[in-house]
Amino acid sequence: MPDIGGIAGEQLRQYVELIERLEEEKAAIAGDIKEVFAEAKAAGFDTKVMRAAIKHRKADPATRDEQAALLAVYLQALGDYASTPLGQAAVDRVAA
Amino acid sequence: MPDIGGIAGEQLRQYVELIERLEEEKAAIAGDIKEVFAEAKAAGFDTKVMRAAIKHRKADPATRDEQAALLAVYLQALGDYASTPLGQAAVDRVAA
Amino acid sequence: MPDIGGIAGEQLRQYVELIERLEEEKAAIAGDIKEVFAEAKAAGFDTKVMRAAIKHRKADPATRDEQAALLAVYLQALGDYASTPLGQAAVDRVAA
Amino acid sequence: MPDIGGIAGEQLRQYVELIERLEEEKAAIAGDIKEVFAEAKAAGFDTKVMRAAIKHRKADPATRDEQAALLAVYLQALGDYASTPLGQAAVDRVAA
DNA sequence: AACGTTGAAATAGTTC
DNA sequence: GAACTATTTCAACGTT
Repeated sequence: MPDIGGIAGEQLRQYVELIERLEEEKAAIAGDIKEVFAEAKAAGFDTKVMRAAIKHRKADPATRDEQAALLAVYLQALGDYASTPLGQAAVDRVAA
Repeated sequence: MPDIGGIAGEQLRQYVELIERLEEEKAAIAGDIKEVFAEAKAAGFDTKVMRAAIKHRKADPATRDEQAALLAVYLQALGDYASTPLGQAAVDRVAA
Repeated sequence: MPDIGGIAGEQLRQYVELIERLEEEKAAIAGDIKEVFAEAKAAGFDTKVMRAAIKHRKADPATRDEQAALLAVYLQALGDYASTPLGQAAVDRVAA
Repeated sequence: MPDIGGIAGEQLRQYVELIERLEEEKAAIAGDIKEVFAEAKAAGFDTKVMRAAIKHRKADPATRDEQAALLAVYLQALGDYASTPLGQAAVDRVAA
């Protein structure tokens, strides 16, 4: 950053202020979420259950992807082993 | 656990979906922030220092100074006071 | 922390130095782990597969606990709803 | 994926189990560190400041000062230079 | 070798 | 105030 107080400084200021604005928006939304939980609680719901449910719905696809990735890794590993004589037998055994 | 309790279940569903929508918005903004940091980095700024600057601006000045002074005290107690910014004055002030 | 440089200072020094020693040990073990991965890689294994396997073995019990906790939460939620007339019917329906 | 490839599988198993043992040791030490912090807190120390002090001692002095100086520069560029420790001197030095 | 990506560690905030 | 959750930060790894 040459030119302190000059062009680069101005650019930095713009980046920083933009980020600060975005963080404010983010904080505002976080506040909204908190409010909704508070409302739900006032309506008699157990927020702990709600959080568990939300987490569950969110985690489900993620877990699926993770499992798929893991399977891919394993399959690739099988592919590598398959190129050795011992490995081929093992693959045949698994495939059966 | 679909629709247990009838009306209450529906209400719960609405709360949950509202929260999920808000969380998506929040995640989107977090992504935007990341992008801005990436841009700033590409423009030659040190994002780690940028983060420190943003935190500095956000922090309450009184609390910030207090923590810095206490750090100076601790470092002095550890016999490792060579290069702390606020210096001896801070230690004296806290000790008083 | 009154008594800077005195008794409390000495106590602080001992805590800090103990922690630093423990962190060194931790770092040493982390280094060992890295070495083992390097050896395994040199022996022809795919470290990515290894990491996936380790993660899998580690995550399995954790996932099980999480599922159990989630189930408990749901059961409790059902218990709450069961105390309302509408809820009881729903529980009966699910139980059937 | 048990024992695919015979001998290689056995070797893989040994690597994995060694790593798992090392990770357990690492986790145990992490637990010890946590305990020490808890003790220190009970003794009246500010653990947050303790962590800062430990980090300060660990950091390379040259790097540390450089980052601090750069922070001062950024804050100055942001027109928010009221209370930075290293002061104007650092800014001048970097600017030169 | 820098870059983005990912996983672990630390910190902050919230609830009971 | 103690535990838990969520967010943020830091470090490692493979990748290009």
